Amino acid sequence: MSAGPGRENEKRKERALQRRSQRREQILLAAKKVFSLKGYHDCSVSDILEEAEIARGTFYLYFPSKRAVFEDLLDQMFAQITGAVRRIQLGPDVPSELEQMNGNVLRIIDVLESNRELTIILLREAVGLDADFDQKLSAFYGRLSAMIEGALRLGQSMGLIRECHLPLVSYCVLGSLKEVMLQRLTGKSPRALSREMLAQEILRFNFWGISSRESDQLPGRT
Amino acid sequence: MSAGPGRENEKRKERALQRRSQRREQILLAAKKVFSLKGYHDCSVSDILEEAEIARGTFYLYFPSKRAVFEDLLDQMFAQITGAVRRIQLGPDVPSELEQMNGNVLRIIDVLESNRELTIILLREAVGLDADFDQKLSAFYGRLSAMIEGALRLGQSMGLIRECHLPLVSYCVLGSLKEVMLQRLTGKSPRALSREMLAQEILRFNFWGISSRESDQLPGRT
Amino acid sequence: MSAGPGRENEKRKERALQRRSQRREQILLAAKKVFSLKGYHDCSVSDILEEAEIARGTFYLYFPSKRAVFEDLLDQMFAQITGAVRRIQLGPDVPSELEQMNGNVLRIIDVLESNRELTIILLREAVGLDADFDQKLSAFYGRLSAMIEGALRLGQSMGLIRECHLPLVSYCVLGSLKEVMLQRLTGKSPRALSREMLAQEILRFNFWGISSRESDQLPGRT
Amino acid sequence: MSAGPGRENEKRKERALQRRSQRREQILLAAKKVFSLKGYHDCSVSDILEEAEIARGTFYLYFPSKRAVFEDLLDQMFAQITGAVRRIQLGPDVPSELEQMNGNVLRIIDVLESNRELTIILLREAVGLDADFDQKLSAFYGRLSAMIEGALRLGQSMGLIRECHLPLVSYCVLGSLKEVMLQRLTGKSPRALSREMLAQEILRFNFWGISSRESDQLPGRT
DNA sequence: TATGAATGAGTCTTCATTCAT
DNA sequence: CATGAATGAAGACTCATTCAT
Repeated sequence: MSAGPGRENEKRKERALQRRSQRREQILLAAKKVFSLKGYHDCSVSDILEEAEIARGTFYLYFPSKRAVFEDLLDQMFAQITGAVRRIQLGPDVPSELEQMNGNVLRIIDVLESNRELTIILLREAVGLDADFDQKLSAFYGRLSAMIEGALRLGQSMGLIRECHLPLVSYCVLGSLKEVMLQRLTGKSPRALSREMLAQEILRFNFWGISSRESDQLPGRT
Repeated sequence: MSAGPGRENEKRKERALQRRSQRREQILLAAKKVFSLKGYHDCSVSDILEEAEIARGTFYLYFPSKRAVFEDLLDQMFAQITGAVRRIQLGPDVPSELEQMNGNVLRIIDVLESNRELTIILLREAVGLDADFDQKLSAFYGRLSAMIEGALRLGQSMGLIRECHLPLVSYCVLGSLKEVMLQRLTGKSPRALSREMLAQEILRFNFWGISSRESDQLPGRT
Repeated sequence: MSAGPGRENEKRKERALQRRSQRREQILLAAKKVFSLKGYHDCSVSDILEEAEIARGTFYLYFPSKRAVFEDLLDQMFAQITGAVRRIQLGPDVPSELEQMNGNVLRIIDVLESNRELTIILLREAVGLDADFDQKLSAFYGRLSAMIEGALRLGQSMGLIRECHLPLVSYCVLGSLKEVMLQRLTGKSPRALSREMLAQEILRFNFWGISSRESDQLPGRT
Repeated sequence: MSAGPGRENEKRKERALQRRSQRREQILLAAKKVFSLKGYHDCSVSDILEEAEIARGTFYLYFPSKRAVFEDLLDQMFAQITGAVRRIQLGPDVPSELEQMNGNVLRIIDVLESNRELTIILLREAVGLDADFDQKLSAFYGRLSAMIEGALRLGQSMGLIRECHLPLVSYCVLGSLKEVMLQRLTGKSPRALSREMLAQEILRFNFWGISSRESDQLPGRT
């Protein structure tokens, strides 16, 4: 009547889209909960429906399959973690490289801890589900490890990082982080350490390892 | 006279037992293959039957369930890995601690590499299957990490290992090893590094980290 | 205004419930038929599906198991039979005890005959299925026999029923009724006798036995 | 050597047959036990093997199927019961008809009680197993009822038995006996009554019913 | 858009029977 | 005769997905 039907239509559409997105979120939330509780395989679509308090058909209105929901959750996690990692900046007006790394680790810890359920899903459930998921996971970890590798290479060029097999060491770094966080999130005493201490310990381990001396010699080395 | 048929009977029994054990092995082998290919959940008993070329009933003659086969395979792996780790010996007539650790790492690598399929199962499939499996796995990794922790504590008492949060660092060590091995066994170029080089890189990483300098200071440290 | 959609909703719900109950009935009907034809054990869920012309999943939407259907049918029968039996009334304005008993027998016959299939199931299939069913059956027959016993005791107190071992005689009464009805319902000439004649013959047998004389003496009696 | 090979052969054959028959008996015994414990359907061939302590193949050397064993047991029971029933003798030098009937009932009770397991099988398990069994059972009970009917007819001709619908009443008699014996053999207090008292009560019931008076009139009778 | 009844392919498991030794 | 390993048909039940309302 007033501003024309076009406007009305647009508004309606927008509101519809918003509602749609809310519903999606509601389902994702429910799925996240039940997946992290009982695992992907041990949880049926019915479990999600019950948790989300929606009907069977509604679910398939928003997701093409149970798998798709899981994939979506995984992608959320990928995005958040990727977002937590910042490239190391060089220059006079930025914090030291170590401090920047510390920031990265802290942010990752924050993301993982504030998404405990999703993290557990990522670290436990998502592994070995099927070939497709595995590939997706591999790709993600591959990207992460590539980022680490890039940082290490940069560090090497600056003389901060020692000579080493970068791809391998990248995965060492990645692995130590994953395992520690999994233990922290699933273990009985999840907050024995503050996140700052945790970050520090992780960084220490990755930078200086466990040795108390630098002069140790590996056996069989010329 | 009387020893005749008794002997025969014994022999027959022995041969029967052997055949039984062979069949078991055959089934385990087939299961190992299909599990590592398609994952525990995506592989049905039928897949195992097909691979093993046996009838349905035969399978259940040797294993009470699909689960039991998987459990068996897992236990095999547990045993082999546990067997590969030797306690660090102290004394005048033994190799240096580092060399002993190197031996441990080498042996673990050997076990994992000579059981590629099982290892993949252990590192990928076994996670998040169900509560029971998860507990078993946790227990196993818990044992491993406890062994590492013990070694670290010994090292500390000898002044070889620096002060650190032992439980956390143990999981760092464990995690770096797991991740590297998973990548090596599932990656495209599985043998880019010799096992000796691999062991050396892993040890280096765990002992001295990535840093080129010992004097680095972590930020926020007093 | 507000009562509009609420009413609609209610109506829809009601219709849904009705449909649900119809489906249930459809399945029960089919099961009743196949059970009475081939027996519980020789009839698979597939048989029921075929008879009911529904899909496998639909069946399990209405019943948790094949057993449950059977149990339901049994309970139906229990209820109907129990409902057919009326306590004997005493007083000036009620029919004679014999007429009341006659009424009971007639009603039981009616129930059994109008549920031929269920009766056959009750009298033939339900026995020896498994411990649980057996217990249920025993309990039911126990209740029936207790009712008979009560009636007999009442009769005794009124001088109508002779001295006898009540529990035993109750089972005699029950047994004669069961056997006769089973024969009538499964035999070749099922309606040789009218239900009234049948009831009369049964009552006669139970009241006066087969003897033509009252003075007969049992041997070995003092 | 001495009496010729023919004799030896015969002897050997005979002994073989005897051994064969012993084996059969052993299996039947075991089957009887497990059948009466867990019921026909809930007991597998393996159960019989275990109880009989024979191998799988051996079983099929003596019986073509699990069913056949059951059938055999049933036939045993048929034979024993049939054997317990004697035709009523008329004449000056025989006990009274009642005493003869009493003898029959006593012998039947004896047979049933000394074959408790088989009896339970006959009365509970054998019903509703499958069409074939049912037919066999029906035939058996039909024979029994025919025998009863014959006796009743004889009694009628002698003026001892009242006018009644003989086929129906025969099944009444049969049913009361079956039910009472089933209760006695499966109930908690199996020997509350001596066999003599039991026989007497059964006979009393069948001969004179429950009524204390002969003058009772059935309702609706002209 | 939301619903939930209906579907049926697929899963694990059992067990009576056969047969090579 | 005796054995027991091997068989495979058949069973009950699950659950992701579809579709008429």
